[in-house]
Amino acid sequence: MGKLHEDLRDVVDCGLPSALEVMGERWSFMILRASFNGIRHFEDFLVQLGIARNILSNRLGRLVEHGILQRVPCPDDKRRIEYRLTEKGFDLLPAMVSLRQWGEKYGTGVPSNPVLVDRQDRLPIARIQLHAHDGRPLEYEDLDWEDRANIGQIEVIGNCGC
Amino acid sequence: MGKLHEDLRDVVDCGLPSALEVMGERWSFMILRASFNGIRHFEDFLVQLGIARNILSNRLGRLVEHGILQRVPCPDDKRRIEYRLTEKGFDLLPAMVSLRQWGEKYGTGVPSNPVLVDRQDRLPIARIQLHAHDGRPLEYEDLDWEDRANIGQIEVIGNCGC
DNA sequence: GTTTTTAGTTGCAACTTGCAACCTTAGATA
DNA sequence: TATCTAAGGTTGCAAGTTGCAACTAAAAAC
Repeated sequence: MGKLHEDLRDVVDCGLPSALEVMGERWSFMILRASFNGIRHFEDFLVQLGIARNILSNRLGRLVEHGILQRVPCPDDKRRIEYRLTEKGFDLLPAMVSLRQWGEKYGTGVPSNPVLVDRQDRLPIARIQLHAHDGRPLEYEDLDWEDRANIGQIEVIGNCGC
Repeated sequence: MGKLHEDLRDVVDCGLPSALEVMGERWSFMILRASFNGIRHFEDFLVQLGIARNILSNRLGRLVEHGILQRVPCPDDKRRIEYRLTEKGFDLLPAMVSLRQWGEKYGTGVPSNPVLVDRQDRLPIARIQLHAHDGRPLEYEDLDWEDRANIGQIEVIGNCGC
C-alpha cells in the first residue's frame, strides 16, 4: 500500500497529486457519494456499492486516515461503527458533483437520482462551472495559464486560481 | 481491461460510475492536467508525469477510446502524434480544478503553478462552489436531496441538479 | 546507409483486487 | 448461563493490473 501513490506527489506543483492519492482509488468517490447520501454503516456501504468486504474495509480505513471520514463507534450498540463525513470530506462535494454532472452529460444518459436541490426553493442546483473572482462565469476561451510569480501581489483572498 | 469497471456502472442512478470508468484510473487526471497545460506528445507526457511507457500508452488509448482526447498524426513529421483535448475533455475542467483546489487546501500545502486566470483582468479564477439555479452560492447546509420524480415538471433547462 | 527520434509493444516481477471463508466482539434470546 | 445472531473486520488464494527495462517499427536527420 502506498508505494504506487507516493510517486504522484512530487511530480509537479499542483494540488492534484495529493488529491488523487486518496480520491484516485477506484472506489473512493463511490464511497463518498454514498456518504453524501447518508450511508454510514459498513454493511450498508457493502450492499449499496456491491464492493468486496476487504476492499471496503481498506478504503474506509484510508478515507479515515486521510481525514475525509470519521470513525465513530455508536454508544448504544458498541458493535456498530458510524463513518461520518468530516469538513474535509464535505469540501469534496463540488468535485464529486462536477464529475457526476460530466458523467451524466456524456455517459450512459441515465439521469442521476436523487438530485441535489436548493432547500429554499426545492429546485435543482446549477451546473458547476468556472467563475472569475468577481463572479462572472468563464468559458474555456476566457482562460489563460499564468505563472504564480506574476500575480502574487494582486491576489485576492479566497481565490486560489488553480 | 474493463472487467473491474463494468460493475461500477449499474450500481446506482448516478453519472458518477460512468465518469469513474475512465477518470477513476490512477493516471487519468494527471494526463488530463498535462493536456490542459498544453502537453500533446507522448514523450512530453512521459517526462512531465514520470509514468511508465506502457501505462501511458494504455491510458492515452483509453482516453482516446472514450473521446476525451483526439489522436492526430502531425502532417509535417509523421512519427509524431498529437493528443488533443476534445470538447468532452474540456468539459472536465471544472472537475479537475475543483479536485486540484481541494488538494491544494488540504494537501501538502504547495501552491499550484501555473494558475488559471481570467484573460480579461489576469486575476486568478474564483474557488469552485455550488450555486442555485439563479446564481446564489450554496453551502452544504442549504442543500437537500430530492427524488427526481418530485421535481420533474419544474425543472429548468441547463440545470442538472445532481 | 547508418543513426536518432518518436511512439509504441513484450516479458517479467511486484503489487492490488475480488471472492469466499473465517474470526471477534457485542447484543439478543432462552 | 449458554447459545445464537449481527456488525465489522481479517486471511488465503486466484486473477488482474502495474512498473520497469529491454526490444521493435517507422520516419527523419546526418
